[in-house]
Amino acid sequence: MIRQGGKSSGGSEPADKRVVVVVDDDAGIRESLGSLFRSVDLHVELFGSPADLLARPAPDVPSCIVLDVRLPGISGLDFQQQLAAAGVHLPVIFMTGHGDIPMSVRAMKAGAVDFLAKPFRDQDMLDAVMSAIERDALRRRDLAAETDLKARYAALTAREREVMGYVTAGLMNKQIAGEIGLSEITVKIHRGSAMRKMNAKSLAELVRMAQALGVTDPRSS
Amino acid sequence: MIRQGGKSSGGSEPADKRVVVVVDDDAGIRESLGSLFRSVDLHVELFGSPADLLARPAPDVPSCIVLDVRLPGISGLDFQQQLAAAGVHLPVIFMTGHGDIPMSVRAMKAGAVDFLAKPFRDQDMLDAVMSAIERDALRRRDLAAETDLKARYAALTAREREVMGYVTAGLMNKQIAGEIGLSEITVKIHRGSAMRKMNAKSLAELVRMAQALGVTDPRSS
DNA sequence: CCGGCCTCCAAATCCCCGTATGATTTTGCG
DNA sequence: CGCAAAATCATACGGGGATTTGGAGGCCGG
Repeated sequence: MIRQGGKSSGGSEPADKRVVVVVDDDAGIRESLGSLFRSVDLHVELFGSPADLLARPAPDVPSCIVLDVRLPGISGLDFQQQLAAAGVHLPVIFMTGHGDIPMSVRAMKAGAVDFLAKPFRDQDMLDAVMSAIERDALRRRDLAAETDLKARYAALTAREREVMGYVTAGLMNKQIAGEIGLSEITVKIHRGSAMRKMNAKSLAELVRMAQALGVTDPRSS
Repeated sequence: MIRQGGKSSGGSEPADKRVVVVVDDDAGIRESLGSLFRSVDLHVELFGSPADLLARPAPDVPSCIVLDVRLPGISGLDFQQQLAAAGVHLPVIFMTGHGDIPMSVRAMKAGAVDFLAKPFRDQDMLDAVMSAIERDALRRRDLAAETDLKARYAALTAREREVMGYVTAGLMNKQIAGEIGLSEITVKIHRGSAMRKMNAKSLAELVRMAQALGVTDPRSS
């Protein structure tokens, strides 16, 4: 199965490396797309079939996938869904020689960045790729922050998570104590631990973390 | 210009009224779509041209627009952008008899709910319309809440907004006083006023309001 | 010009928050 | 079984937050 990450590959990669993954069964098209992307300082990975792509780990830098709709063994649209189901959320750009409108609409609904009918202009492809990579870079930034946050939240004990829920819902320590059936001082301790472990320097920060984590008022669930 | 709202039209509308706005220059198509939508309890407004639509206020209930791409005097895609620019954010469904892929992609990128090539199945149109109306209902709920919030925020004095920014950034009253060059007690007063005017029952609530409003730490701007 | 609003500040009071110290019980795991 | 982590609670102290009462100056529109 394809993997996201795999950071320790030993090589020191430039921080601004950007990758375009091309999947097309026509070797000529693969190569000409490869040349096109390399000409604007993009790294390229070429695949002849979806299976080849799945056999390699997904790149760990801002990247996107350029996909022919007609692929060996599977529709590009179905493959798009498989990728999403497998947790690979790289932006997808479709190209097709025999596409129709319903096909393009389905792809766009599924979140494709663009859907180019062959023949397309090189510039259109480049615009789409640049836009897709920009989108992926954004997503990566958000994802990194959220992963950090989730790790810290997971390190909380059950009680601390519970108390954090009440705290960020706006209840006072005394009220929380009443809700859970604890003494106020115990609530204070859990609250303090949660703040420390979450690395929150203020209640405001903790509330924003709870927001990002989707932590809700325990009374409503 | 088209208007959103216009609530006091005198008529008592059922709370679950849903409207489909149809714009097509072919009267036959207009009518058959009208019948289709009415058969599933949707209200319908039929227009032969974009100008006719702009001359009437936008409906104040969950609704969507069904647009032919080829319209008298203007492209449906351009009209879609005009509507957005004019602040009308109703979901749009396109239909076309002579469309191509770039056209459909452009429409979807611009946020269209669907893009149906004629002839389409009635069920496909109904599915698209139902989905669009659902989306609009959601948007209306969010919009109503945010409008409320913005109104309260606008009712704050400049000082209160400033203090609210610092407070929700996590600073203590004493620090805020230092930043602005005020005494701590004055900061407390503005803080209290802000809480009251924003109708926040806790700091946590105020932080979430600031989040929703896009209020940022005054030190970073 | 005056009333209303905004702004600013002080003193005092009450409540809440954070944390340290010290201790006991429960619980999960090796 | 025994240790470590978690959970519980009490007391005490220092400091922050909310609010009231009372007062003073500035600005703007009727």
